[in-house]
Amino acid sequence: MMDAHGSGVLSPTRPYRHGDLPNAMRCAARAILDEGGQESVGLRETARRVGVSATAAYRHFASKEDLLASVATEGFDELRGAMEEAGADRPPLVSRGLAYIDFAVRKKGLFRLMFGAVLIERAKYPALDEAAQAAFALLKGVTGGAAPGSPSAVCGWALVHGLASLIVDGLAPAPGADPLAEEILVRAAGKLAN
Amino acid sequence: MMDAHGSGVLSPTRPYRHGDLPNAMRCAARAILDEGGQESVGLRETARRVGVSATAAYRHFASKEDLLASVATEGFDELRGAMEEAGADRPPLVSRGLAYIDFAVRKKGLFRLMFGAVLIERAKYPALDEAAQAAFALLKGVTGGAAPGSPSAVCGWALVHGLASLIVDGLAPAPGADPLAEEILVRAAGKLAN
DNA sequence: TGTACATCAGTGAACGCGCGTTCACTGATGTAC
DNA sequence: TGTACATCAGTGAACGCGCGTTCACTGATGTAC
Repeated sequence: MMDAHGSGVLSPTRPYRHGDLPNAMRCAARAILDEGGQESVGLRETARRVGVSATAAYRHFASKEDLLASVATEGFDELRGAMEEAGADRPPLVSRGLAYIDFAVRKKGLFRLMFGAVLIERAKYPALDEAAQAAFALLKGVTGGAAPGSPSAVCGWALVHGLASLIVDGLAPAPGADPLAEEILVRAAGKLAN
Repeated sequence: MMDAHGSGVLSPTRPYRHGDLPNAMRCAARAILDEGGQESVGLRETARRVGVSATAAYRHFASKEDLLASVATEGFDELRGAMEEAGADRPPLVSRGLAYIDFAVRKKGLFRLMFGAVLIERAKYPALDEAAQAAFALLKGVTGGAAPGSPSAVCGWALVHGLASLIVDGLAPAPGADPLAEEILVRAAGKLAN
């Protein structure tokens, strides 16, 4: 099985109180997502991985959907972080766009959850919506300094998101293996800037 | 309930042989998808809608996944058709792009299935893959007459697909209600053309 | 410092459910002679 | 034209499964006095 330490998994010496079950649950749920089991991520399976009874999860999450929303929120925070850390030596459409795409490729399952059909009603989870908007804000307006919501502001975001989606779905080659995405962004940055 | 005629639903006078159960199944599955029940589309529920035993489906589809692949194939055929019918009075990025987006908005559930995580292994379904490639071919190369697979060929496709995805996810306003998508495409067509 | 008690994070058993799929079958349809 | 028969599209019952959630509970932790 797994090592008992380091990931919140049950151990013979594990104290009665887990310590940070919410985080351990999110962590395990993401592991399931990354294994491709988009559909098999659920409360029971997640709790099982953590080594805890399914019921224990309800001390920290109101429902399965609540857990997933929590995971997605974490994802948007990380997506924003990745874009913030992107270097400033290139046009932001390129640097942030590549960070966005890299995030999607490295965390396909999480990316799918964040934009998938499961969490359509974002309004039910204010923290999720806030995290998402904060991440999006870094990509909107990346094309020129246009007002948010304007055509040129949304254009860069749509291009990057489209590239990420196609790559995640295996319809376009991933950067690293193939420079296609990067070339597209570089060219677009040049043409859309003016 | 529903009218017994016109949609393959069970009727008192329905003959023993359904006539076109495969089509009726696809049709019912799409109805479920459009009601937002991305996750609730399955063999049993679909058969129930058609008014047929769950087992009957296995005369025509090898599995649930096979049914979904069949539905998605139909979807790609229709997506291609919609783009083919788009007028030639505007740049193809605009006309075909709007047709693509319009399809996605009108058939959200189907669009999600076509690009979702359920049917990742497209290679298992040659007909599905073929239909998808045929549809994509109409969007690739829409930006300039570049070689398929080249950066500028994929760029337009990515932009359109990204817009469609954001709109379906409620992150950008749908055309009709808001001219944003159209404006983006018109501007991009101008800038990316040269 | 010790004790009573409220709080809180766990537990296992159970609920009802719907799923995908297989089985042995039935009865209508089409075809060969 | 009639009949025997193979084929084919349905049927209901059953399989085992895992799910989300609720229940009554247990036992550790922290706090007030």
